Amino acid sequence: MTFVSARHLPYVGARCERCSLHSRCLTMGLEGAVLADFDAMLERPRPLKRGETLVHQGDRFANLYAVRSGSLKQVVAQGEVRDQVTHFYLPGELVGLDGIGGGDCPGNLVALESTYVCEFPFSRLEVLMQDSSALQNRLFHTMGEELRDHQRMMCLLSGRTADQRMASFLSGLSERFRLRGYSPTCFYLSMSRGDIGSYLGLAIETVSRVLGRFQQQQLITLEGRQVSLVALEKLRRIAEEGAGRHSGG
Amino acid sequence: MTFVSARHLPYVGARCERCSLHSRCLTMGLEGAVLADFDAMLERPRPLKRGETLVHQGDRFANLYAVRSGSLKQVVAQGEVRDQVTHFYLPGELVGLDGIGGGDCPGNLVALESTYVCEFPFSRLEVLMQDSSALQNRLFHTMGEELRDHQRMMCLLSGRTADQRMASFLSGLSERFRLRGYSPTCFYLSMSRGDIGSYLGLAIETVSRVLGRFQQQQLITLEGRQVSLVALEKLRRIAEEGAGRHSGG
DNA sequence: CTCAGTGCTTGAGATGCATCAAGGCTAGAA
DNA sequence: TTCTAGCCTTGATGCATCTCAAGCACTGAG
Repeated sequence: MTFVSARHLPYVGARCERCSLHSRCLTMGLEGAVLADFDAMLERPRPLKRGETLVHQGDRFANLYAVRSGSLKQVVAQGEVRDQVTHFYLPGELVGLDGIGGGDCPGNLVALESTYVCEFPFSRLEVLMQDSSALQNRLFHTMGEELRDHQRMMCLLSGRTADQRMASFLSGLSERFRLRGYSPTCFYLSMSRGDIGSYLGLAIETVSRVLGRFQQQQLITLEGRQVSLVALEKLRRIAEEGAGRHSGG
Repeated sequence: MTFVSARHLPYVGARCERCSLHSRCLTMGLEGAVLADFDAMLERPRPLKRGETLVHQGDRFANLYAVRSGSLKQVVAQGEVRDQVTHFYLPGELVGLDGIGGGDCPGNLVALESTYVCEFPFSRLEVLMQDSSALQNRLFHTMGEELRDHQRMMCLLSGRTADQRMASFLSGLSERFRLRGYSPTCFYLSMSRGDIGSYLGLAIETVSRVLGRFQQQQLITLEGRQVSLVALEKLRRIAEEGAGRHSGG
C-alpha cells in the first residue's frame, strides 16, 4: 500500500484514454503502450482555487501542464516594470513550454477560476520521446504553434488600434472555445478588465470604453464578464482591417 | 564523381567541427558519429545577396537554417495589413523554428546583406533526434529560448515608450553581438530605419527622432548605420525603467 | 445593517506618437 | 556632370490613448 501526498489527491478514475481532451492534448495520436506509459507518468494535482498560483516565476523548471478545466493566466514581472499578463490558457492547452531549456520558469501561472490541470514531469517526457517519435513530433508541433501564436500577438501589439486589439482578442477566444466544443459566441471572461488590458497593451479604462463601444454598435452584448458575440463576422473584419496605426491610411 | 546542383556550390572545406559557431549552433555538445551525421545532412547553399529572399511566406516548411555570416529579417504579411518585421537573425542564430508543425512558412526571410546560411532538412533532423537525445534536447532548448525571446518582445511592445523600445533594441543587439565575439558597443545596423520601426512598432520618423535624441544625450554616436553605444549602461537603464506607459508614473 | 475593498465605468484633460509635408544626403545611371 | 530613387531627417499638426479623478455596483466582514 502506498500513500498519496496531500498535494496529489487520487483521481484514480481519470485516464488519458477516457479524457475528452485526449485528441487535443499532447496525447493526440498516441495509442497502446505509449499512451499507458504517458498516463502513468503524469500527476493530477488537487484543483487550484481562483487566484491560486500553480507555478511561481523563478521556480526551477520541471513540469509541463495541461489545462483540463478552468483557466490560467501567465504573469511576468520584470524588475521595476509593472507585471504583465503574457498568456491566457484554456482547457486543452499546454502550459509551461516557455520554461523548456531555461532553467527556471519565466512567469507566475495563476488560476483565474477553479482549475484542474494534469502535470507532466519534463524529464520523463524527454525519455518517453526518445521511444516515441509520435510524441516527439507532437511536442515540436505544439511549440511551433506557440511560436506562431506569439508572432501573431507581436503583430497585434505593434501598430494596431485599441478596437482592433479587442476585436482580435474576442474573436481569438471565440475560435479557441469553438475548437474545444464550447459555444463560440457566448462565453464567460474569466479574466478581469485589468488582465485583458495588460495582455493587450491597453489601459484598463480603454478596455472598458472599447467594450462599451462594441456594445453600442451591437457587435456584442455584455453583462459583467458574460459576453455574447452578436456580430462575430464584423468583429473579425475589424480585427483584420488594413487601417491600423502605421498603415498609411 | 557526383554533380553539385547550381544552387549548392561546393563549400567542401566547410565542416561543422571546424566552424567557429559550432558551440553556439544546434551542434553544441555533439561529437563523433552524431556530429558527422549532422554534417552530412546539411547543405550550404550559395550566399544570398542583400535583398534576396531565402524563404517565401507560404512556402511548404521543410528546412531550418543557421546564419553563418550576414543577417536576415523575417517579414510577415497579414492580409490587408501592411507587412511587419517580426525578427532579425544574426550569425549563429537558428532560423525557421516557427515553421515547425505548421505546414508552411509563416513569413518571408530576406537577407539584409550578403549572407551565408547552412540548411538543415527538418525531416532528417527528426530522424537524427531519435538517435541522439543530445540533439533533441538542444532543439527543444533553442525553441524554449525563442519562446522567451518572443515573450520579452511582447512585453516590450505592450506599454513601453519609444525611447525604451529603442534602448532595449540597441542593448539587445549589443548583447547578441557580444555573445558571438563581436564588439558589443560598436556595430553596423544592417537593417533600415523602416525595418527597425516595423519591428518595434514605431513610425520611421519616430525611430529617426529617438536615435537623434540619444545622440544628443551622448548615449550613442551614429554615422548612417554605423552605431557606437557610448553609454551602454545608461541605455540598459532606460530600457528597464519602471516608468513606461501604463505604469502609473 | 454599515463599512471597506475590489472591479468596473465614465468624464475631462494631457501627451506621446503618428501623420503629413518638405528637404537633404548618397549612390548609381546616363 | 545631372538626374533619379532610396533612405533618412526635421518640423508642424492632429489624434488615439493614457492619466487623473470621481462615482457606481457588488461582495464579504463585522
